[in-house]
Amino acid sequence: MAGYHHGNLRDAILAAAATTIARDGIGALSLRAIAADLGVSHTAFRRHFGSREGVLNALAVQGNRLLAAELHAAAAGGEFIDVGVAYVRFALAHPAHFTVMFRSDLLDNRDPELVAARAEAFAPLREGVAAKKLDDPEAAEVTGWGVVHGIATLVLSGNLRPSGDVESLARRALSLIYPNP
Amino acid sequence: MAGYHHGNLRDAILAAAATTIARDGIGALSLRAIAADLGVSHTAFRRHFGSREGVLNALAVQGNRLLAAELHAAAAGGEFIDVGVAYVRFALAHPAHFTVMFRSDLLDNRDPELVAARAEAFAPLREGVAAKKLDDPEAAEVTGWGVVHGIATLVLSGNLRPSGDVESLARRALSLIYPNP
DNA sequence: CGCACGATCTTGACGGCGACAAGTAACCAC
DNA sequence: GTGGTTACTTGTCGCCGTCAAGATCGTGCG
Repeated sequence: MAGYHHGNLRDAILAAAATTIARDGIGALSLRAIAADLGVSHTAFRRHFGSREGVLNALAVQGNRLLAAELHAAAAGGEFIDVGVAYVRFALAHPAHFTVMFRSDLLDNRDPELVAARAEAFAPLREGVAAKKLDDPEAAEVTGWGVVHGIATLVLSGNLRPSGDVESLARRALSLIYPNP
Repeated sequence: MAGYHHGNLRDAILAAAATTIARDGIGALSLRAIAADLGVSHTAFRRHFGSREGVLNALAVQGNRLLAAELHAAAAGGEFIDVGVAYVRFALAHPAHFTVMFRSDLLDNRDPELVAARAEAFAPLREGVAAKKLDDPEAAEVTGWGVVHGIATLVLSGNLRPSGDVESLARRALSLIYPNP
């Protein structure tokens, strides 16, 4: 029973919120229900997050950092397409985090921690495209980001049901844009 | 004043809901607030939509039909890239409808009206790509849809701020995928 | 050793929300 | 002009997030 007096409540809430969102969507997220599950009062989260928005912000920060790590690792291989595939893989592996990250209407977008985490996550994407030295860098960047983001959101929202593996589909899509030498 | 006894309440609710969602996001949509604005009771909408989900479903159906009309018109020109550009233009012109259309977690996806409206909207996209007879049709379709959907959602969510016109950016992006003959 | 203090969590209450059941008012057919 | 159907209202319920105030815990200082 260890009591939540030693720091694990914050993480427990984030983990439970992510599970709920992944299963039932963001609209079904009830902080009161999570508190009941964890055996704490319905206002316990306020000490750690301030408000519901604070919980979502924390989730978005966590997600961006995780994404940053995965994209960075993928970029190390030198193959830019791998970065795009890693983006899609992240979205499918962490659907709740990914969803929250891009729901700006539910976040405090001025939160410096969130701003920093976002910049960190997107560096590998920007750098990867820039290194390609294409004719129209802005279009190339938007196309690359757009297609992986589009595939991820469409699959996550249930609006796209690819016949096979989503990752390999993303790889084929990216190959159309950035043909292998 | 005319009294809402003759059929305009349904449309008035949909229009007010779209306005609210476009301005404050879907989370800020309160049917009670809309009812107060329109001067009707907080349950008046139930006769027409049954539930909150019903309102969103009606909005999604309306949006898909509108999208179908615009994509169909764009496809008539014979240039497939125009269909993609029209998709982005629709999203920016009708942000509330576009947002709701892809929030499957808030909709009754088995609603036959919605299923039909969706099929209608996506026919021009599918047909346009199929007509191109590319090597990997599934990848080509997902790439085209993915990139326009990705650009639209990123811009709408405030996560992408293109330097110039979004439509022309979309056109440049699509040109990378489907080079002009 | 004990006590004060700060961090953590609880209690209780408030207003706003969507859903529901039951009732009323307007229109339309006859 | 009356009966029935359609359109809306009233009142209530439980759940939600937020807030103010208070209880508990554990750590460090005298």
